Amino acid sequence: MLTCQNGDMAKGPTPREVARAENLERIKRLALEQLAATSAGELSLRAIARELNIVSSAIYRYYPSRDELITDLIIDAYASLADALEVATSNGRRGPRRRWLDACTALRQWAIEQPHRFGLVYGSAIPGYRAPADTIAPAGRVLAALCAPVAAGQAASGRELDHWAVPGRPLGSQLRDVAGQLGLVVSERTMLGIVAAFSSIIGALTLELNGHFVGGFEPADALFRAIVEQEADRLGL
Amino acid sequence: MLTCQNGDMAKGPTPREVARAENLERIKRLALEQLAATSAGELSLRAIARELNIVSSAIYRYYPSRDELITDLIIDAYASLADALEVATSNGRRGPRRRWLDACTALRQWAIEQPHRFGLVYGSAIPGYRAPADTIAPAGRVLAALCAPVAAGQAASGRELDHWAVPGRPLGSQLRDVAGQLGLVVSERTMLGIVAAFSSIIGALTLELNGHFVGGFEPADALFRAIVEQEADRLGL
DNA sequence: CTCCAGATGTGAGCACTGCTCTCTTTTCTT
DNA sequence: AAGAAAAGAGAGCAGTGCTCACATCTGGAG
Repeated sequence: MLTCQNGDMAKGPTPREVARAENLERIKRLALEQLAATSAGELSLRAIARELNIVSSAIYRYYPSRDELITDLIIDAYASLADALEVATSNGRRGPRRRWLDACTALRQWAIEQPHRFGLVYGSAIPGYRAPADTIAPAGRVLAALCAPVAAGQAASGRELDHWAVPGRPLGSQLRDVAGQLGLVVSERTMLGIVAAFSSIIGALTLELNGHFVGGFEPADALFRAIVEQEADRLGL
Repeated sequence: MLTCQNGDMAKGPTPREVARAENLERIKRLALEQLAATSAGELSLRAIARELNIVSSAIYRYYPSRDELITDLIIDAYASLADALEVATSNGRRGPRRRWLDACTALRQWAIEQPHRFGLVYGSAIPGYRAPADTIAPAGRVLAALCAPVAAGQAASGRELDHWAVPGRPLGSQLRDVAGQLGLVVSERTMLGIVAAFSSIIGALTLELNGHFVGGFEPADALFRAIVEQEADRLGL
């Protein structure tokens, strides 16, 4: 009857558990380094095992398949991004518009610093891989963090986004659902504005990081800034 | 001194040249089928050779490497998309706004019908692959096709997009350069609006096709429509 | 027509991958 | 101390991209 699954008298993790956790962390770190180095989805479990001075088959004691590793990396990436955004928007002394700009800037900075992670999350970077359900919760945190300044701005001003048409039949309830899932109290029109702004920013970063701006924009700082400012206007910030 | 490289008295392509062209086409077709089937970048030259009843090494007579094949697929995809957009916007009897909506609808339809191709072009879909310079010309055709209705609308109304700030130092010249490369005569502010709208749409499709809308939006028809309408407004159409 | 160069196809092989076995060693619990 | 569970070792399977030496076919020059 499994006495000590950390049940009674919590005696802390055993050395073995510690070692395992450390190895899991090490594996993920090496995997990220590998993705960053090859700048693409050439993730080799055997190479990780090699760097870990471990025989190749031993890595399957930690991850049953390559996809499981990738899933973990994706979840971590969402969390990392959400953290960055929450930090960026946490400065309560700044106004909603400024916090929105801060959030967008932080998002771009995060993406530029680790494009492989951005690709992991917002690109179809990995062959044959389809994100499982475990990733939708952390994905929500990102959107929620981005919403915070907008919701605050809305609550403060009380104005409505009158240039957005009020959403019709299917869209309205979808927007209400999503807002509900994220725990936000905003109007459907505001929610629509947020999703549109998010799409716009993800699109701009996608194009920039995948090299669609080379030869034209690039550096795309000014372009991104202009887009973000425009989105702020459109969100009534 | 190479008499007949189709120089004088054009005797048409030799049977061998015809066979080669057919094989190239066959290879690309099989490659696309494979990408569509696996829904990801698991493109195997050996598998293609197998389906072609050809020994695996023989495929290197046609493409020196996997990346070369992918590059060809990307170029074809750009061309296919540009064709679709040009057809969609070619109805001169329709007004600029309607043509813009048509173009966006066509873009989404193209992307949904062949998500692997969209991923090829606007995602970082292939491990270790970086698009070479050969792809930037066909990429321009896509943007140009999307621009056409906007430029027409601008020319017709003569109004300026006064809600866009006039672009500053680096951005202004970048915008002018890009407009020049695409052969468009539009103001910097209009060009900025077009690029922003393009980003927005690519972002929305990226999110939709990569499954970021599942559980919330989806079907995303209404959401996409709302975004596109809003972009039309913002473009003064 | 013959003949020969160049294009095309063959088959073996290298180094790599993800993943599955069986077996041994280590570690923790009882 | 003993037994169970976890972790590692090592061989192996089927697959990959790609190279090379060799054989075959084809088209145009003489």
